Amino acid sequence: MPELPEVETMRRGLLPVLGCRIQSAVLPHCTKRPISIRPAWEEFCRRITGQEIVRLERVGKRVVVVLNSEDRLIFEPRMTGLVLLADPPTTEHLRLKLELSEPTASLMYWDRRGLGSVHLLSSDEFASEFCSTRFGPDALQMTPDLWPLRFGTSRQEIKPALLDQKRVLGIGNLYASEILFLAQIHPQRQCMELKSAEWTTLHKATQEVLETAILHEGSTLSDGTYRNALNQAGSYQNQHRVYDREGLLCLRCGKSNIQRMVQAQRSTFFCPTCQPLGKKRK
DNA sequence: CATATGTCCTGAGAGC
DNA sequence: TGCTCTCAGGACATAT
Repeated sequence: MPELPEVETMRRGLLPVLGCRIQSAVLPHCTKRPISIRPAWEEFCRRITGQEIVRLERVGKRVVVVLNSEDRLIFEPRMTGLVLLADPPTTEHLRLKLELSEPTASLMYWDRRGLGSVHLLSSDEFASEFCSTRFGPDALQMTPDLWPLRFGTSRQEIKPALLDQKRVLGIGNLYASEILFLAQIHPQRQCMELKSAEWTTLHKATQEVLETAILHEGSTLSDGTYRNALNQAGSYQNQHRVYDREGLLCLRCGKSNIQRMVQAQRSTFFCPTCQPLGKKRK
């Protein structure tokens, strides 16, 4: 579930390892199939050993560790991945451990479901893999005028469109519902029919929700999976207005109950009063 | 090109 | 109690 706020929280939590050198990489024996690590293990180790961590960046929902060779170590947590400096939630599902020059320090990748990956790319590979034709601008780098340009001609419904990383980077299923609620836009509204003022509202709601979520260090849902780099829970789940609140009274209008529906095989939560669909379509 | 669907994975929880 | 089934949703491959 890590989306932009959770991944940004991971990145900030890793800042203490700036300037550290990677002394060795360890592949803890995993009972199940190992996660995707690129390139092959021998080359991976050779290229990261002795390297200094010079920058910590984020591309959408990925953490990017920049080495002094300009190689990029990219952690993609997908559903249950964590990048940790503290001990992981369980010793099981620890997928990769990097011993650092700082005594007793290590940088770990833990992933219960194992859908995530760790990839080492040269700066050229990084530039072509994360070019602007494959990915949209980061959600926090969006400007009001970009919304109609990147979404405005699409026939898609707005909620699934928000999840499309080619349009904008970093928004996932949880924050899409929260953003649309704050903007008071129905998740099934077609992108094409949204008016200029609504794009402006959506832009502001996006910034507001993501920035506030970062301040609260992201959302740790009831399964408790998401943790920051020190294995601590976030607190934005206490600020959720619609996500996982099906049947509960809307906090804004106090009239309707929050509803859940499925769009593109994903749950969407919304308030039918605060987010009107307008004249019936379909 | 744009959009839709299927796939991977584990563990929690429901239902019998 | 213990089994089976469903579901959660990141990104990508494949289909239309």
